[in-house]
Amino acid sequence: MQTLSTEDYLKAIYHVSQSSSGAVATTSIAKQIGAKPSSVTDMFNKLSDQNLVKYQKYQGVSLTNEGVKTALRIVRKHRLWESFLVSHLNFNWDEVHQVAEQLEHIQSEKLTNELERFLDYPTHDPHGDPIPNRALFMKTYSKILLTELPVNKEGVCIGVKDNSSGFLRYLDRRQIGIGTTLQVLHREDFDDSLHIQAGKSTLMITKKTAENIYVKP
Amino acid sequence: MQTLSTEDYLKAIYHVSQSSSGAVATTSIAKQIGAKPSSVTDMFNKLSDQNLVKYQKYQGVSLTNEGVKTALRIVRKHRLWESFLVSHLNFNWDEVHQVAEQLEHIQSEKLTNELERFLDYPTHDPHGDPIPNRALFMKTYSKILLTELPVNKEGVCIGVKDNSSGFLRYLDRRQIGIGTTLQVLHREDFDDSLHIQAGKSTLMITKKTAENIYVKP
DNA sequence: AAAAATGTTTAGATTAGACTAAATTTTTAA
DNA sequence: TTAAAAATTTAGTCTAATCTAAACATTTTT
Repeated sequence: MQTLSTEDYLKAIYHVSQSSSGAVATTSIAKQIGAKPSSVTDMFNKLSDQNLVKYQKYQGVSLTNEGVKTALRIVRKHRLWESFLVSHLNFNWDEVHQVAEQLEHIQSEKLTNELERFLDYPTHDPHGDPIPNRALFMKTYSKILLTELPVNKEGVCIGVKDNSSGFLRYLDRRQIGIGTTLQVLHREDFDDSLHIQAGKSTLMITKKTAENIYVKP
Repeated sequence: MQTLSTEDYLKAIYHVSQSSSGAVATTSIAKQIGAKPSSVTDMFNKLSDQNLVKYQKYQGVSLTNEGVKTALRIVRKHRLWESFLVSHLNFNWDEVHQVAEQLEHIQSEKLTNELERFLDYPTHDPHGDPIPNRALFMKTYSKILLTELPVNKEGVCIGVKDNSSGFLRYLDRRQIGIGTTLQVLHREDFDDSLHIQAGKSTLMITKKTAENIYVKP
């Protein structure tokens, strides 16, 4: 059984290792967790003693099978709770993260599994991220960034890369959400901005925005 | 904002002070929390520094107004979560406590209030205990122990004193729960055991059982 | 390939919360 | 009302998780 802190580290290592290849660096976890690198080194040693990570001085860490399982159990809880907050408790997709960060640490298999049943076995959370099932398996369907969608081809918004509430609220204001049909009408060579069709309205977005939106072609 | 531990102490002090009069003794909290008296003394000092309790060496503690409010906020969350677990996640009334002990520490006013709305503003939890509302007010209706119910007078089970899962399961097996109509048919002078009508069946219970069941006459 | 910059670890300190053992106070009983 | 018992506090120790500052290793640049 893990402490709050070890769970946070395992989740952070999992997420960083998903979005980059090879071993995970001390500083990247320090940034993610909001701790000093020296604290991270300490924790790497502790996790290594528990066989949750492979760690070699100066070479970064990678999760062991057991470490991945533990991380996925937390991700599963996090995403199930996010789904619950949005679908039943009137939370917006930009409000759920902070609360789910707390709820993901609740220890009760029965609770997690009953919550999943209550939500009718959802496969994706409100940000479009896949929810691991009881066996910790999840389907990650092929997704591309909006910047990579060919001009005039339709795609459906299935998630975002930047989960900050600022960005999510920005999308809300432009009426872009999970499930919105998107189409690139024109790509401006000068500044890489995009004219897009989003649902029934057309609008202009910057390159920076487009490269934080995932679409299914 | 409190730590997990200070919240646990405040809640413990609240509960002990409810079931006895005057200041709360160090040992009674030590028992409740499962810590040594010396640790409790330490915490009393910390809580006193934060003006959450009034504390005088050797004289025990009592909650300040602020302390009561903090305790009630936790009790409110605890009982709302217990209600949720029983009404929507298929938990039995003897299974909820341990999980609610964790959930009661989640910090989010919106979460608490939305949960309350989702449950349709329940006034009592699955054990018959009153749930403080948003203003931390709760209705405590008059309740008596089954031992005090006059022979042949009907009463409705509205709660229990002993919340141990052993006792709750015992009641389940005898089909006694919140809302069950109870009537004392005969009181045995020899060993104080009671013959009672519980719903549609008659059965015999010991004095010890009867004095852990609350009824509304 | 050496120097500089960056990243990482070690050593030692700090805090919250808990503990044990000893000292002190209060309560109870003789 | 004094002695014994019980309750409580103090003093000092421990662990987990953090930090700073200094040392060390790796990577990048010149």
